[in-house]
Amino acid sequence: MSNAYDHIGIENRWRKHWEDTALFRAKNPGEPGFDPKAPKFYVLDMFPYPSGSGLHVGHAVGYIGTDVVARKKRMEGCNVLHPMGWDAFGLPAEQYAIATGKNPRETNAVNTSNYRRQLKLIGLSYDWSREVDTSDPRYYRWTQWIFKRLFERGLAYQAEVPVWWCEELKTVLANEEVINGRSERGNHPCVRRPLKQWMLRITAYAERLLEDLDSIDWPESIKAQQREWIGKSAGAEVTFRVQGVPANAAELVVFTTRPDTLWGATFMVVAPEHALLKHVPASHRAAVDAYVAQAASKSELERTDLAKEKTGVFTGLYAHNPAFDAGDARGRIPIWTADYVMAGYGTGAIMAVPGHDERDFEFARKFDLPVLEVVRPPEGEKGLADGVCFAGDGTAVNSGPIDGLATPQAKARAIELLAARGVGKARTTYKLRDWLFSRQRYWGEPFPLVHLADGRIVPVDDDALPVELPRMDDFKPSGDGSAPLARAKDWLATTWRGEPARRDTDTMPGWAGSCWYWLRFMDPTNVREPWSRDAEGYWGPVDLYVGGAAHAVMHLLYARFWHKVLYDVGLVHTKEPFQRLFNQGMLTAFAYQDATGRLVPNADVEDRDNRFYRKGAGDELTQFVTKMAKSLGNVVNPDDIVREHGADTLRIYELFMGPLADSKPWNTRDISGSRRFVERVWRAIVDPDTSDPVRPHLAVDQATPELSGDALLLEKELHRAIRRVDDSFASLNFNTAIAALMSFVNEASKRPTALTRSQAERLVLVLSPFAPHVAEELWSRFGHARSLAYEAWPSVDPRYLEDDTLEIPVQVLGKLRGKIVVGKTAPESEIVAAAKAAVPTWLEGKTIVKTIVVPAKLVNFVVR
RNA sequence: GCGGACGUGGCGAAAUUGGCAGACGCGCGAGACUUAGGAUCUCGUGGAGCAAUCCGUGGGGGUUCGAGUCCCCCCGUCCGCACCA
Repeated sequence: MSNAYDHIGIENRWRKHWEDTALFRAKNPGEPGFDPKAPKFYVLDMFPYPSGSGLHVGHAVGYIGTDVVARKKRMEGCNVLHPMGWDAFGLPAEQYAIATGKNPRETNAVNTSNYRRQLKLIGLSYDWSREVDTSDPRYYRWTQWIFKRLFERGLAYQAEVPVWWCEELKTVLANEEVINGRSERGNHPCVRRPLKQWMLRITAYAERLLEDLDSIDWPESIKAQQREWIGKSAGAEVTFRVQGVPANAAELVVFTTRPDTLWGATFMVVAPEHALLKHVPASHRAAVDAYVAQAASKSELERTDLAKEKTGVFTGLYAHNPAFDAGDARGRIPIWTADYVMAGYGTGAIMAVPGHDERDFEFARKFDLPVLEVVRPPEGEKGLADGVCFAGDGTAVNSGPIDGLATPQAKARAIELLAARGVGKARTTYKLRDWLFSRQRYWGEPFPLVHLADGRIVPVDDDALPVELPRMDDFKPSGDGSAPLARAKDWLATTWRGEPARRDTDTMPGWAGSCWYWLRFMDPTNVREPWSRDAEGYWGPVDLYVGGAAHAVMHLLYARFWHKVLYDVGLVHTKEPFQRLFNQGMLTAFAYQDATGRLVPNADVEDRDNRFYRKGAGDELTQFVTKMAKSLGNVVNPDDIVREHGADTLRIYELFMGPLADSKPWNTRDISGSRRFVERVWRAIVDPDTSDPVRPHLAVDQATPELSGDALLLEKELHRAIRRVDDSFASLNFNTAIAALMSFVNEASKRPTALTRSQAERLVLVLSPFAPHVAEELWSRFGHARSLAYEAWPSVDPRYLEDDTLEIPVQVLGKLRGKIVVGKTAPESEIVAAAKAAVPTWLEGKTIVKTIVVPAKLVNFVVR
């Protein structure tokens, strides 16, 4: 037995052992050996899209964190579900395949096996028997099956909607995939186009998606983002009568959050897409048409960029403000159209109250429209009297029946008045829109629907699922917006219950597969149903879900939506899928640029005394911290780190850098400290100069009941360390756990023969979630035949956390002036006397006005 | 503009929740052992000062015997959202 710390040999051996023995395979209810009395713990990572470039060390941070949790939970006696799989469908996978000239099926297979290899390489204890791949027909059969449940409940529908079309990608994109008029992926320009699309009625769940946020343990920032995205706003709907148009178009309904300002509405604005514009009088037809055309041609980017300067035209139409009697001339107000009013929100039309809305105010000033004051600001705040718009709460004025009311009451009263006259009612709106769910792309789940000759669209029968994605050699987008699947002629023609039918040629978006994968992990090989009731009843919900904050809105909102639908269908027993969500911070890295601002790959940089120079040329470079990206030349590959330093060292380093939630920069230089720690543990137990499995004094249990001297000291240190390790799991700041273990090992190393076998074994157990390979190796060297993965987690005995004597700081006027050592049970008088004696020079010639004694903490003298 | 997170040594970071600021590690300095060391071990390392001591948690105020921690104002960084009526 070689006794040098050989990370490659050790890690290979244990990686193989775990795999050969399927050590981390979790048993389901009903399986032989399943222990129904053990508590369950479901710890889940956001599964990755397996990209062609493989994992970098930044991706691993979260996976290592969840692995530590999973390993500790097993040792605490939980049945742990800790699975991994692949989010393999979607645009990036398809684009990668196109770029490499291969079929996504093949590139996906290569990429996933590389990912799997890398994840195993860093010692992650996944139950690989539960691996799923969203692009596998055995998986997407059930994605389609769930879609059918949505379809049956009226939550999936087709609509001709203006959608984002990306010319470069030849596909439609959802609102949230378009940022400032450009595609989120690839940054290509996008335009709006009306197209017939599949939509999911997520808006029907808006209220519940909002409400149930209160019941889950998620970061406040993510909840805030979801609330913002759902965008609930309470107000009223008010009907204005439009004059001089056909009766069926004469009602112009607006949504407002400020019904109390109705008396101050001096004009109206409709979105350029609004149906009322069909009825513009001939005198204004040309101007309006020109404006509408101009607005349509603008990308969203231009529309927002030009936000500074409002545009719009008068339609020639007038409406009557229902605040005033029919004959009252004050009620006659002009209707404009302007692109600052959005077609998709509220009713696409507003009543403009320039006195109390910034946007209306700006518009009124530009086009010289009247501005009325109907809300008096509270004392001390600026309002129209000072030439500025006042949008806050105040007191109603110039508003007839609601004059004198404070804004909240004025709102309520205004709604009552409108309702009584049948021209308005309370209404709540949401910013959330229905989810655009179809893509004219190849690499996604086909819709489980067929089109019949008479135009009906019907779902295919459950037993005909999956509708398999046909193999196509040319699956590139067509360019005219039609889907690639339209070219799969043999596939397209089918039958439905004997009738000729044509398949739907759209595919689902990349998000579909990730909307329920945590459920499939519970029962991944079930061929009769997506998961069994027993499995879901036991494992659900996910106890801890870890991933990047980037998915704050889309994935997490969509997943919650599907889960709630499944709850309504009776297929899951919880309203929410993820009880606790945790966002790991991004791992950043240094990058370098030269004097001209050009990036220099890290491989070409030389560090001389913390200044940085280009290798060869020698010019000085500027270092900065940024995300890890291939384009920045600063990607660190875990394969290299594992080969050179070991997986255990990599894990320790990534955890030791800082709290899991924080962003922090990778610095290869710092790894050595983690490696030194692992080696120090090794040497504390193994003597590298001998061939003994462990040091002689650790070979047998001395079984000393009474510890004393250094052994007692180490026992106390060990309990303190374990306590700190335990504490670190609350907020996943494992950096403090590692620091505690380092301190203990430092103390133990100073007293090479004092460490007892029991202490050494407990050290190994506590270390094992963080550095599992070396821990297993040491455990087996102690002579244990079985893996430590299911050994009991060492407990903390409070007796060892306290000392008989305490060192207490002594302050004078709040400043540290001395220290005293007193017995744990010393009376206050004794402590004060000792404290006085400890700081004589600071008390000399002074009067002690007050003495503050915080038990076991400090003494503070206030002197004069 | 709105919402969220954050700001502590040369660097990554600690700090029982109001009680010894800088644990632990990197780097750096000195030394030991070595034919050698980019190995290992020991000691030192916030700043100023010969020292006693003083100053120090983005800046400025405040509460308190005592503030990194609580309150008010400001500055800066990062991440969302952004004409949502």
